[in-house]
Amino acid sequence: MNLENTQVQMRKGILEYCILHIISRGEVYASDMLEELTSAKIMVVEGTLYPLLTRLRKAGLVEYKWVESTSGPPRKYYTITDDGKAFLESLSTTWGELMNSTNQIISEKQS
Amino acid sequence: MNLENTQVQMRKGILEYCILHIISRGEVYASDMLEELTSAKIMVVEGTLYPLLTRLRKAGLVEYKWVESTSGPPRKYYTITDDGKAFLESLSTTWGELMNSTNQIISEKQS
DNA sequence: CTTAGTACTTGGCCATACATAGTACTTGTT
DNA sequence: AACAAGTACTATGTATGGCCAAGTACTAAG
Repeated sequence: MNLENTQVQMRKGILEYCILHIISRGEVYASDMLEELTSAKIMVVEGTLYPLLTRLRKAGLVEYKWVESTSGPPRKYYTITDDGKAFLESLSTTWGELMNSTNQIISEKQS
Repeated sequence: MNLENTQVQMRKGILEYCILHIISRGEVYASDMLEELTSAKIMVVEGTLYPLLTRLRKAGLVEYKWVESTSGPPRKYYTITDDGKAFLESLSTTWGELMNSTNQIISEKQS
């Protein structure tokens, strides 16, 4: 029951929402996403991101195409699908409700 | 990859935060908590709440005392400990940061 | 005594984040 | 050509927490 562990738990599911949102804004590959997440202070490692992307693809929420790179191996550039857009909408609602509910609880004064 | 599942994942850790916060406001027992969570639209079942309370107790973040009831079996009334208060402070920070980070991501426009 | 309601307990399941190690391709240096 | 370094992606195993479902124990009402 240490803090670090709870922090990990707290962002479960939210990562999926963030990634899907980033992809919805245009073609990106994994390192782009890592950069954006890091700049938003959401620390993520490769071992977390890649399996997540695989899950999203298997679920038909995103697609990718190989694009050759001038500095290294080819990259998978991801785009969101129509199903992905619909799912993202639902996630937005879910996240909004969760924020509302939580903030309602924690803003309650001593009874 | 259905919505329900993601909703479950999204609230991991957050429930712990909410419960601890509710207990910090004064003596309560499980049904009080369930009622408050439900009124905030956070649906929780017994099988989730009781193990969570046990974890919090084992971690020394909350204590309880038995109080007899006039309408049924005795109840465990929970109170927060000093350690619990400190932990709650940290969770507040964590939750605030998570909200900021997520909202930063999802408010980003198309690039 | 039986039934219903309340309060709490327990065991097993599942999905996700993570650590870690490994594969494959390209570029630059010797 | 051989090697090291950097980049991009893959695979395996672990731990945690929320949840379902079944079960125990106590009280009050019929």
